[in-house]
Amino acid sequence: MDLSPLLDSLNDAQRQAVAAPLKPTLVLAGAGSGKTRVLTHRVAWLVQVENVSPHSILAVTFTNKAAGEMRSRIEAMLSLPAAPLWVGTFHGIAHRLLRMHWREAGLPQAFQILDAEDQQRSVRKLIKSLNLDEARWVPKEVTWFINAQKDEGLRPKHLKADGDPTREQLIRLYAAYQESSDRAGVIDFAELLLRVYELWRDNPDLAAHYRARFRHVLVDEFQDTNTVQYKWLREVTGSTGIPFVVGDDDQSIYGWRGAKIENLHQFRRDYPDVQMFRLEQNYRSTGNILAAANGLIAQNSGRLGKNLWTSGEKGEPVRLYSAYNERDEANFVVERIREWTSKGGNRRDCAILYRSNAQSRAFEEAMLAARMPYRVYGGLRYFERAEIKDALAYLRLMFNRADDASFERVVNLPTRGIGNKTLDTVRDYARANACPLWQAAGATLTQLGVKAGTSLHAFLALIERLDKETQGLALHEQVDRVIEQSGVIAHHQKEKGERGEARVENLEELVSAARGFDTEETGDMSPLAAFLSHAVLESGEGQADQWEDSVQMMTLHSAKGLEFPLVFLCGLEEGLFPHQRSATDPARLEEERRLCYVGLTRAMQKLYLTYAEQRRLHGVDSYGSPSRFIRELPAETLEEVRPRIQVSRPVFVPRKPMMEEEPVAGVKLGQRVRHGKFGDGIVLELEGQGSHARVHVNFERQGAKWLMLAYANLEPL
DNA sequence: CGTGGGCGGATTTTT
DNA sequence: TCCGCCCACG
Repeated sequence: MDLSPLLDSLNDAQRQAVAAPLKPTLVLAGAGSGKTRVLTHRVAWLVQVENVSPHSILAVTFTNKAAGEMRSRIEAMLSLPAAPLWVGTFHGIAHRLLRMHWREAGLPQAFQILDAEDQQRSVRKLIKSLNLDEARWVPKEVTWFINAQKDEGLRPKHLKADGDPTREQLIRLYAAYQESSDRAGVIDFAELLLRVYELWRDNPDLAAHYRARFRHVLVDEFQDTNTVQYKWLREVTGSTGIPFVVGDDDQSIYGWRGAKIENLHQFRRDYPDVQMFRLEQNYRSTGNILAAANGLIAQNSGRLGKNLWTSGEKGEPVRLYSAYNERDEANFVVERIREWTSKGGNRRDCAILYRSNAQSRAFEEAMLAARMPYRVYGGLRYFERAEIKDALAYLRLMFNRADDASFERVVNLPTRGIGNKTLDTVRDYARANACPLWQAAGATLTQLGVKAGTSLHAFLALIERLDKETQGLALHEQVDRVIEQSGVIAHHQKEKGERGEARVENLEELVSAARGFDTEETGDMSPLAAFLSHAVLESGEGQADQWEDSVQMMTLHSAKGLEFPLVFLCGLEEGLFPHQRSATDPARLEEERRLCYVGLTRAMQKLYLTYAEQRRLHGVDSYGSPSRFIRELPAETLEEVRPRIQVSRPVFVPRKPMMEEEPVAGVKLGQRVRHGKFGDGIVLELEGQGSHARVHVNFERQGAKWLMLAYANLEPL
């Protein structure tokens, strides 16, 4: 067999990992070192060289995007459909297994998946129904607690309060939440994983079957696995399976949601014969960028150890800009991007990265003002929009009458005269009889007033009728019928303004989505059931203009796995990054440092770091000092950027003694000035120091504006 | 039943 | 500052 296409394009370390003996394998893959290549080539190697049947390969990732990428790359390499091979996210695979083995897993066949919002809603309802104080038992925190236990693989019965009354109550809430979820036949995301783990643990025959089948289990981003995912891996590999895991301890940034970096260490202990490979050659960034990143991450303790290197150029130094405030910071970035595009660069190759979403605002405003197309990642995804969830709730209720969350969501949407009082009666009955709201509604009809009773009856009849009438219809016709007859479309059509229009469009898009939904591979699930699960598990990016050439803006977390020729890492201030809430705990501080490392290693050619001396956050101005991460970068990789024009600052606050200042001729209070875009105006105020001086000008036509003196190019008149 | 104003809370996010 | 939630009022 000619192996050249498989190994030729790989470097030494990659080749060794790909062609490694069939033993438990850990690949430590640095940022930009070709991790995905190694994974996909390994699959091809197993199939083509080791004659492993694709049937016995299970490849797991965290995101749908990664799974899709892996699947298509594998298909391309094997030049055959990867269908027999299981490639998917942890949650996707868990879902598939539970659909097949719902009985053994103790689930109703029609079980539905609860997304994060549904889950929190359900917890809140529970807290209310138990008459607990919502201020003391914050739904968000309670949900957090429940998920954290599930991520650890723990059920209420495993938990001990140890005399802590708060904990005791939380455990009770967990148990109550689980009971109500079970009754409704819904499972949340964490439950998907936990159920599969328990499924295997409690059904040795089933576990044995899958162990025999999936001899090869490949895991991507292994540093992000949580406890239950790791237990899951242990279950499925047993003593015979061969795990091949790829990860980077330096890029572990999800500890706060249960990811266990220790799983990397644990893996080496649990699989005695483990072979380890390091991918350290980086194909992404310039030498300087790597040197900066290496220098930073070296400050962390307990690393498995890794040093990225490149055979490429050293490149430009990393540039550091100290902004006066967040607007100055944004303008600086806009200017640099202008420069980039004026030299022929694409906007889509520029990324603005920040620690928290709130920071996007200043950048958006600056982009808007500069008429520069941009795209912010991390907005609401398509299937998470309220109107879409409403429509889906109808469908879910039709599919599963016991789905209380969906019942609550749509029973009075659009309003049909079923108020809180009516619902309370129904809820009380449901609680007393431990039955679904649907059933309770039917049973309480007679106890209700004529008006409420009629309305509620009409609602029940509507669902029944929709269910009956849409049987046998194509999926998209079902969806169409439902949004039509339920009145949701009409409801939003009545809504005034663009918002209503957008919602109607979204709903129409749902019909198209249903039309385009591939019902081929749904197995024995009904197309509707498959579509509903799909909607929850893959909530969809849903950004129409993603192909427009636009500047990319996102948090550092969502930037993981991406790369850009030009990167701005912004808001490098103490308290913001590292974040205040991580500052006191050394472990969390190290995670922040890894986050910074992830940010630095996104950059291919040019990297700018910025911070603001003054920042308005949540309506209050605060003065931060430069992030410690800046100090931790090797000085020789850094260069401070100075604005083109040096301006005077009040002598009594000499903040930057190194800088040479010269007053800008002619710009003083009351001075008439001319601006290229805004026309003529009068200087009202001057403020700020050094390069950050700003000037407040009252323009005759455009009104008063604050400008950065350094960029304004004002002409004295 | 629907809306407007007051209140509190505001890392990070995938599934 | 801004958003989402709750409650009170019309």
